[in-house]
Formats: sequence, C-alpha cells, structure tokens
Amino acid sequence: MARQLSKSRAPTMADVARLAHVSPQTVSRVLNDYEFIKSDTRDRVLWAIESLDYRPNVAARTLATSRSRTIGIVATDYLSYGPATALWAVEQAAREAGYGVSIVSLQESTFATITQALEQLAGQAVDGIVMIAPQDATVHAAYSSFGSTPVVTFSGFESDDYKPVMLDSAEGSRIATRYLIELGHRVILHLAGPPKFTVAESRVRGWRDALAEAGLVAAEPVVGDWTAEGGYLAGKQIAAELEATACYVANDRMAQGLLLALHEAGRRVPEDFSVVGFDDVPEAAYLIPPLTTIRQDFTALGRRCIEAILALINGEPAIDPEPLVPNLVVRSSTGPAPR
Amino acid sequence: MARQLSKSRAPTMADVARLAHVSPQTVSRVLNDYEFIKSDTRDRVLWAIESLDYRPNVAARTLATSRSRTIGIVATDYLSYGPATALWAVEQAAREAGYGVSIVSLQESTFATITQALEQLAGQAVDGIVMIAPQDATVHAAYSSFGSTPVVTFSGFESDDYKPVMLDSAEGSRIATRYLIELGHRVILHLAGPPKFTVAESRVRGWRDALAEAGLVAAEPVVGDWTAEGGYLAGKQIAAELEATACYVANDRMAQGLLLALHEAGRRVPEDFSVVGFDDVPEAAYLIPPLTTIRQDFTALGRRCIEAILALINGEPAIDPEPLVPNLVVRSSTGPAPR
DNA sequence: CATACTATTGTTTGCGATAACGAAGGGGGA
DNA sequence: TCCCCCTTCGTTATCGCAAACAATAGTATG
Repeated sequence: MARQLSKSRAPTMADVARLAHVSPQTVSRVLNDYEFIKSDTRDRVLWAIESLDYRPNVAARTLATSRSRTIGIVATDYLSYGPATALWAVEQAAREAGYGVSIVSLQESTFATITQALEQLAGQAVDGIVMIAPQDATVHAAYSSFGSTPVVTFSGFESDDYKPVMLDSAEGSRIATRYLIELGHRVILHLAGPPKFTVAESRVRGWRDALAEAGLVAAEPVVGDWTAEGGYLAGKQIAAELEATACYVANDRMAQGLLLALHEAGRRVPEDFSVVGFDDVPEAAYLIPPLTTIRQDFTALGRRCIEAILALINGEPAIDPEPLVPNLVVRSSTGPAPR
Repeated sequence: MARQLSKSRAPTMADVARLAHVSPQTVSRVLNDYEFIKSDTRDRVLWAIESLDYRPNVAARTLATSRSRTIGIVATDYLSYGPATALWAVEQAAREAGYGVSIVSLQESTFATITQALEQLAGQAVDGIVMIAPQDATVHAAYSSFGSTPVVTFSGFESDDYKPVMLDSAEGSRIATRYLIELGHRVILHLAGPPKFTVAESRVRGWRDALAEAGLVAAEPVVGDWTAEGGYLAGKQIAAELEATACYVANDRMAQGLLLALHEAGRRVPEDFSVVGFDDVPEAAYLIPPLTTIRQDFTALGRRCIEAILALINGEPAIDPEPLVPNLVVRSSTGPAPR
C-alpha cells in the first residue's frame, strides 16, 4: 500500500511470486482470473500483490499476448460539439469495457493525414480503431479494416456492405421539418453543412423528404460551414428572402449565427421567422431566443461504437443495429407562421 | 509498399535483417539513428524496411527500453471550451514532439478518481503525465510526480515550490476590469466560477485588484458554475441590481446566460449595461450582442506543457516560464457607462 | 612497422509477461 | 485394485526489441 519512494525498479511478477511462495505463472493466473486456483493460494498472491503495490507491465503483456487492451480513436475535431461529445462518449464506453484509449486528432482530414493517423495507432498496437470522421466518404470506404486492425466509423459513409454506427440524421430532419409544417409554415429554407459531410447530406435529404410529403417545394439549400460565423454570413442571405418564414438549420452553431443575422435585419424570432437547429448544444437553451432543436443521444452511440469494435476484435459477427432516432426539443425560436 | 493482405504475422526486425543481409541489431541501429552506420548499409536496411512494410513493435521497444514515448493526459472535462482547447493544444504539441498521447477523462474529479486515472496511466507506462485539472488544489499539490512518473499540471494549484504551466488569469481580469473602468463604469460586478477552481479564484483576485487601483469598492462576486444555465440564473440577480452598470464574467458561457437574463429584464446591452467575458469562444462574436471578452493563447500553453514535461522526463532542470498574458477583444457588449 | 584508436558490424542477454506443456495428487468407476 | 480424469500447480520457451559486450577492419600515430 505504501507508496514506494525509492528509485528501485518496480516490482515484477517474479517478486510477487517469491513473496507468495508460488511460481510466476500462478501469479499470472490469478491476475487473469484462471479458474483452477485454490482460494488459499489466490489469497496469498493477492496479498503479495497488495503489499508490494505490484502493477502488471502492460508492455510485457502486450508483447506476450499481442493484444493491448487499448483502442485507438481518430478524431477530426473535438472542439466542435458533435465530435467532442462523440469522442467523450466513445472514450467512456471504452473505459467501461476495460479498454484504454489512445487518441489521434486531425487538423484536416485528407487521405494522407488519415492514413498517417491509422498507421500511428497501428504502430501503438491498438486492438481496434474507432474513427469519428464525419466526412470524406471515400476514405472511410477504403478502410473498414486497416491491416489486421478492425476499424469502426462513427457516422460517416454508408453503403450496402458497410454500415457505420450512426444516428438517423435524415429522420431528425424530417421531424424538425414536419414540425415547422405543422406550425403552418410553407416556405421553409434549409441552412446545410458542407457537402462533404455525410450527415450534412442526410439532413438535406430528410428536409427534402418532409417537404415533398407535404407537397411543398424545396428551394436550393443555403450552405454553411458548421460555424456560427458561417451561419451568420448565410443568415444575411436568408434574412433577405422575405417570402420565407422558417429555416431548418443543420446545427446549432450555425443557427446561432442565423439568429444574429435575423436580429440585425429586424426580423423577429419567432414572431416573423422560426428557426430549428440540430444538436442541442448546452447553450442552445440560452440563446436569444432559446433555440428549438434536435437532440441526439451520443452516449448510447458511443456505447454502440464500442460494442461494434469489440465484436470485430473478438471475431464475432458484426452487429448491425438500427440507427438511433433523435428527438425534437421545442423552445422559443419557433412559432406559428405569420399570416 | 504493397499492403499485406494475408493474415501472416507482421514482419519483425529479424525479417528485415535477413532481407538486408545484416544483423537485427544493425536494423535497430538504423531505426534509432545510430551514428556509425555505412550509408550503403543504411540504404539496404531502409529498402528492406520499405519493401516489407515493416513497423517496429512498440510494446517490445517499450519493454526493452522502459520508455514508451507516450505521454498521458488527464482531462476533467473536454466538453467545455477551455479544457477542450487545452487538451487539443497539449495533444498537438505532444505529437509535434514525437510523442503519442493516452487520454483519461474524469467525470468528476475527486481524490479517488484522480488517483485512479494516474494509476491507469502509470500502468500504461507513459513517460510523463499532463493533468488538465483546473480544480482541487490539494490533490495537485500531492502529485508533482506520481511514483517515478513526472506530472505537470495545466493551470491548477500554485505554490512557492510548485509552479504549474498556466496563463495569468488575474492579469486578464485586471485588463478586463480596467477597460470597464475606463469606459466610466463605477459599479462593476463580477460573475465568478465555482470557488474550487483555481482560475476562478485568480479571476476574482484580478477584478478586485483593478477596482482597488481605481479606488472603487468591490461587491461580493456572484458565483456561477461555468455554464450558460448558471449564468442565466445568476444573471437574474445581477439584472436586478439597478445601480450596477457593468459585469465582468469569468467565462463566455456564463456571459451568454447573463445576456439572456438582461434581455429578459429589459436592460439593453451595451446601452444600459456592459458585459465582458473570458475565453473568446468561437461563438462569442455571434451572440446578441457580440461579446467583448478576453482571449487566451492555448496553443502556446500546450507547447509549454509539453516542454515542461519533456524537461522532467529527461531530467533537465525544471523550466519556470513567465505566465502568458491574455488579451482583450473588444466587440459590442461594452459601451460607455450610462449617465 | 607496431600501437592505438575509430568506424562498423555481430552475438548474447534480458526486459516482464503469457502460452504450451508437463506433472503431482486425489477421487470415482470398472 | 487399477486406471483415468480432473484439479492445481510448476517449468520452459517465446514475444520483438535494445543494451552490453565482443569482434573485425581500417587508419592515424609515433
């Protein structure tokens, strides 16, 4: 128990074995929950471990087993709410499953940087890799596994033979858009994310679907860059379109920029114009006005990611869960269409 | 170059050695930039490495050298802007220095959870640990090194014999408060962070200093919890104090909540009331009105953290840099005091 | 021309754990 | 009673690399 202050090397399995009067192998067995150990022996070993403050050397274990009990995470950008929350969720889920995490983040995601990140993680002998990489569909497609290391992508490209772990963004869009239609809006714009992002595209799709359902026409979506600044710039244009009475925005940050642009243009929200965002960032409730938005359950998603990667690691059949459906949070940025 | 698709085991140093007609040790020397290698030999080895797509096994290297070229990061909460940016900066700096990072994040930071996080990292044989832990001074103090693993804290507790890498929050506060004083404000409130946070305390101190300099009296600071919600709740109270004409807020998120509370109370910003935040989150420029705030250079700070930890790892004398001074970004939430 | 380096490479050993195999003791069925 | 199997351990080999030591050649030096 006592902290070893001397600079003498850390105790090894052999030290424990000696103290407990057993072989090193038996110590290893205790550590790995081997079945056939007399409880008497086990207790002696545990006592010895305790009293030496022994901690197994992961490098040695990794070398011997060629499994590191670490999963690697490639994150493109954890300063934005979505990716950061995703990262958090995946990390927590990994820890719960008894895995450590090694994170590589990318400033820009090109084929080269992603490959480099994967190589770096592979070099660290991670057992599996989770990519939180919402863009560059082609790159993902190429890597459903990297060398012999299984890879799961969080969101991202989707195809017939490859299903990433993801939320049903399109369904979220439909819910948001239908809500605006119910409120009586007829000209509903969409402020979209950059086209390279998979979720941006599926959000556009959901919006189009809902409008088509109601027999309404969809204007060309305005394209932003996920940031408040981009939302503000696009917002000036949107605020000028006087026949429109509502806008569904692909994320809350851009919605914030739009809110400012509308404010500056003198269009009142929600009296003159309704806004729905996507994400439910913690600040959404404290914008002026508090933002109606779509909330996603990242925690559940993180858990699914880990389940998926563990399945691949253990050679179990790949799981193919239904996408999670996000839900609508109504606040004050939406109201009945003005007449 | 070609990706190895077979499931045959990864090439080892011995394979490379065989192909290059040298001993394994020579391969190791090439890999570690040993000086006395004939360039001819080196080229052969490099060619062999290339053609086998060989990548050294870090576990084996770690076991042999007992250095992992990995640094551990303990993060309390990277969903908030400050900590997340700090984490990002440290991670990037580590990568630039040729180190990998292993991250453990804490949901709550108690003595137990922090100890557990440190143990987990120590178990992964990290060469050093950076704690991004803005609170719980006592815990930090106890761990300027953990076992034989050096630890640096990003921000956090400060004492005569222990200087964390940090920004001069107090100076930032002084700058913000002086600016409000220059604008003619005389009753300047402070919306502070929770008292357990070191930076919250030093921000209070800076604000007090600046007021004292000008011969003004400081009311008791209102305490929030860093969130927009907390800012909003505290904001209701602040909005009701009619003699006050300005408030310096310890972070931008709370400032956002305050803005909403002021708006609801009918107090116009900046005509009736001025607000200064701290952090310069990317959205600060797109609040209503755009927020005047204090910006910190996290990138530089991350680099300093890594420099500090590398110095400790290499047994060099600890560096003790001057704290970085943040700067003021003026936008529209501040104006001359109303008469 | 012998000596003392220096440059360059090879051989042996050990890092700390697990895998594979082996062996002793005890209990039950034929 | 004998044999077989199950429980409970120990012994040996191995993972992939680098440190320590050894060995060879060539080169400068006196």
